[in-house]
Amino acid sequence: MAVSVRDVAALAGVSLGTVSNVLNRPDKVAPATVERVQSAIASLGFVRNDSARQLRAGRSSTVGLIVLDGGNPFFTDVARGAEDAAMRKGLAVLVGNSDESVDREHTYVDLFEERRVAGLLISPAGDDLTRLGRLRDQGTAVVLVDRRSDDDHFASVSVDDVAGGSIAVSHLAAIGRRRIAFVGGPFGIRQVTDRHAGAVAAARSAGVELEVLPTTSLSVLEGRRIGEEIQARPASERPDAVFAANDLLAVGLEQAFIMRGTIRVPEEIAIVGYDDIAFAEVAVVPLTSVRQPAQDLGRRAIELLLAQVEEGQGVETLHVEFTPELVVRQSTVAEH
Amino acid sequence: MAVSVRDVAALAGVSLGTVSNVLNRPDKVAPATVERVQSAIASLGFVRNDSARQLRAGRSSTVGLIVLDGGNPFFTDVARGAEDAAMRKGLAVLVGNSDESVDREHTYVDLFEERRVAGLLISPAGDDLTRLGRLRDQGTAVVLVDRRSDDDHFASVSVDDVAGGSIAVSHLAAIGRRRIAFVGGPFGIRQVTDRHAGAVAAARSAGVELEVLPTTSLSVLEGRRIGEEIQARPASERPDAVFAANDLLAVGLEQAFIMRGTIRVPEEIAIVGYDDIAFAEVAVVPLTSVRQPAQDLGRRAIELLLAQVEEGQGVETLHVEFTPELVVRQSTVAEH
DNA sequence: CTGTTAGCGCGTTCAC
DNA sequence: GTGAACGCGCTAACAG
Repeated sequence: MAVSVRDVAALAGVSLGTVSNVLNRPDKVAPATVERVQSAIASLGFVRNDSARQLRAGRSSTVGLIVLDGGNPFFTDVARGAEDAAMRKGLAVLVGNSDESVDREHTYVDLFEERRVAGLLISPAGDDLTRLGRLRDQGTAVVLVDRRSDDDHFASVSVDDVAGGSIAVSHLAAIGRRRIAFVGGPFGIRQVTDRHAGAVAAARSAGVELEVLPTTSLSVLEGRRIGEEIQARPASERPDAVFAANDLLAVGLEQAFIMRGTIRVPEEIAIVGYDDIAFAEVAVVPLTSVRQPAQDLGRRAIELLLAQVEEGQGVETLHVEFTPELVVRQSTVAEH
Repeated sequence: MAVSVRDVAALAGVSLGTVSNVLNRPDKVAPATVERVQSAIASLGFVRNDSARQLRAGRSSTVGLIVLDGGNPFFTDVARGAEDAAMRKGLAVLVGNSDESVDREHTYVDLFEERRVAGLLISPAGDDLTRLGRLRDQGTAVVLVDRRSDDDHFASVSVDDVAGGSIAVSHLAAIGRRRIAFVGGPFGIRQVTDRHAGAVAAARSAGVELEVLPTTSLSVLEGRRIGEEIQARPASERPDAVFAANDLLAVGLEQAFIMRGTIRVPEEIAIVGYDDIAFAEVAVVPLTSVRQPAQDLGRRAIELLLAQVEEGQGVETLHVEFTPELVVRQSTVAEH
């Protein structure tokens, strides 16, 4: 059943080492021999045993990726980017979903450690990075995803949420809006505070008003609630634009405005969301949104990982921060 | 750097074999010894090398899962169910995304084969199952996910789409609708034809009319297009209910009906979707939908896999077919 | 360019 | 209960 290099060597009439050379350094073997060995491999259906390779090599050709939420499109895109980049380098990606649970995260870290992964890409669930520090000290490359380490001890890839907030509000100011509302919360979430900070800075430099309408979560329902609230105001006291901390909120706002038919989007109130989820494009009024380059994040994370693996310990810890991009649709600029 | 069982044995003052016993059969070792060995493991930070274990065991404790679309919530749920079930059995799941590409699928199959996975869960991208047949013949357990093999040669888990279609239309008939439209396409997709077949059967047995409104894809935009079409008809010629082949179409229909404000949902037209995506619940009128037990699918797939692994080749190929479930919301039954 | 040999780290015999 | 010896399949190093 199990066919090994030995069987291949026997059938091809060469020695073990030659088969190994054909597999790993074909250029060092006479073409005719390569041919013979390869046809032996084919006729036997030989498949390399990766465990044996790894055992020998001491390191696997697998990298681990632990995400906070497997169902979140942001993370599936990150995973996709990482997978593609890794595959090009001959690496496989093992994806684990911590579901924001520190326990589940630990389970995966243990698993990956037993598997001797070449490196670990992780969006940590908690604030305690000591476990990862130990891992890294033992020689496993670690790259933080969507999060910078406070003490600069880990390489990381992230997206500049402050810039994202700024881009959104600058766009609204550029199309002539003067009374902007930031809708989002809770402010305990870093992304929310960062996006808000960017919004504040852009509003100030553009000389426009910015009020804050806090939410208890980043959901469609909360968006709808705030939408109703805005609508209940006299028209003169309404903002002329809303920047929502994510697309779910934005969709909820839009639903509230349009359903009632009382507020026209974008004529009376323009809306900008964040994340550019699939539904942003097919909303009743297609939603202008800030897009995070999630796939690029995954790709760069793999590159940083490889740099660490290749350069060894001595490499300086690198931080790559992406700038998000604005996707303009009809919720801010009506079609002509 | 690399600490092995040998180091642990040395520190604990016991032999290699004893450490192995502590790790795998602690009950066969004196409690005091177990204690000593375990504290040696802890102080050395010893982590088992899985490659070595696998090499010895001949089989890995990893199972592969290849999905058609990593971004599709259905498959992320399947993956989640499989992961959870596998983790309980001490297995890890390696997830690959074929993206409907036969090439990518092959790459993953090869990868998994080299890793000597204990088994493979797969939603095949093409119709050619011979590659999987060879795998299975070589002793790797294979379970088809969301697809039955035509020749009964593989174990499989799937969801009964015919039953799903039937459930949807039966519900519409039960709430008094008599002129139902099936919206969906292209009919080359098995899920579409199955759901339609179920709808036809249920309509016949309930004695209600069923017309077909074909679409070119299962998208929001197509749903909206059909919605406009329905709306353009004289009120007397409109259906009083629509069963959409998936939720995206249903959302598009709803958008068309409600935006214009001309057709009330569910009073004039009731809508049932399929898949119960996250947006179904937060649609303007929350959407009644047919939910597929995706996580259960993943869980059962792992169980079938384990049955094959444990029982060996001789086990009869099992087919598990789940029946989907109707989630009733306001798009068919207005709130009181 | 080819063949031979010695482990990689672990789990499993056996004898003790 | 314990310990020593062997081999899983492969690769790297060296000798031919």
